Amino acid sequence: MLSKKTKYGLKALTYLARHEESAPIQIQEIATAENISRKFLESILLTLKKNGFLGSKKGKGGGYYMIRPASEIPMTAVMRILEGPIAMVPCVSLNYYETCDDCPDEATCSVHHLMIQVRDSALEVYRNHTLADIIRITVPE
Amino acid sequence: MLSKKTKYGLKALTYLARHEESAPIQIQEIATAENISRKFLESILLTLKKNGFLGSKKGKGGGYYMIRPASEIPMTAVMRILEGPIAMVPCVSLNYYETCDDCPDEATCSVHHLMIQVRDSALEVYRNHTLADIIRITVPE
DNA sequence: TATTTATCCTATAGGTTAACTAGGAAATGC
DNA sequence: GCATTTCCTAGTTAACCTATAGGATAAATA
Repeated sequence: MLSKKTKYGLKALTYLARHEESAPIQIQEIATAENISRKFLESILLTLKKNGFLGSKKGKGGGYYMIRPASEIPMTAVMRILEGPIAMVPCVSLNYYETCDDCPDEATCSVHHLMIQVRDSALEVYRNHTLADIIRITVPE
Repeated sequence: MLSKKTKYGLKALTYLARHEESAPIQIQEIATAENISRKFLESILLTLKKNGFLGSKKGKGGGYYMIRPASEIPMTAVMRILEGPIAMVPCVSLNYYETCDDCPDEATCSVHHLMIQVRDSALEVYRNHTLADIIRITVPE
């Protein structure tokens, strides 16, 4: 299940990307527009900033803004920061690999092999989309 | 992330399917073979039984056994019972659909559309596999 | 019929995480 | 200097996951 954090983060990113040219946008505005708790959104935007997806400005007229075009933000990167590993099991994770303590041998583990395929199928979706793509979907023509 | 319940359930199913012909197999045997807490596995096997994946026999010589060939058990069904919805968001779930309370309109929600694609890609993997397939993977030749 | 074996069932404890909140520090603009 | 807005740390609450306890039920055997 997708965490609220991820969901809110994605919504905030799309909101900001739609206003890419304009002045910084305040947390409160995004929170109101997208029905998100202000304080919670605050922490999410902060981690997005720390991970290089957003810029920010303090004080009056401050807020958050895109730091690079949405078309250059791959969904794989966003998902990994917000949601964590794309794989459903640590032992098939590309970026967060861990061995299973209960499993004697990955090579003969049926779960392992199945989950590799699930991971790859999800990866293909994310790799084929940038933030710009998922905005485009919502604004047909 | 895949729950232990699902992981253990899958391992137990593959174990049982590999001994399809033989007499009922006791919880303890599976627990030992697959490194699973006996009591925990007990509850998992019970739900698998209640959902028509396994049969059981009480008393001496009792245990669990496959009720139909592994080749007739689609992974979609197993995953839904053990792990729950395949979709990452309730609003794109085929079998466990729920509206999002924070989202005014699914049709214009970018998260919604992305998650439909992720769901479909996972579904394709699960639909193309039965329990028999994931056993086959582990026993090369 | 008594005993042993093994599943069935309910309840619950303990730990972890998710979702959200509080309050103030730091920076910016006027 | 004052209002504004992000930055940072910490804490709260509730749900869920993992695992366990203990007895009820049913079957086999002697």
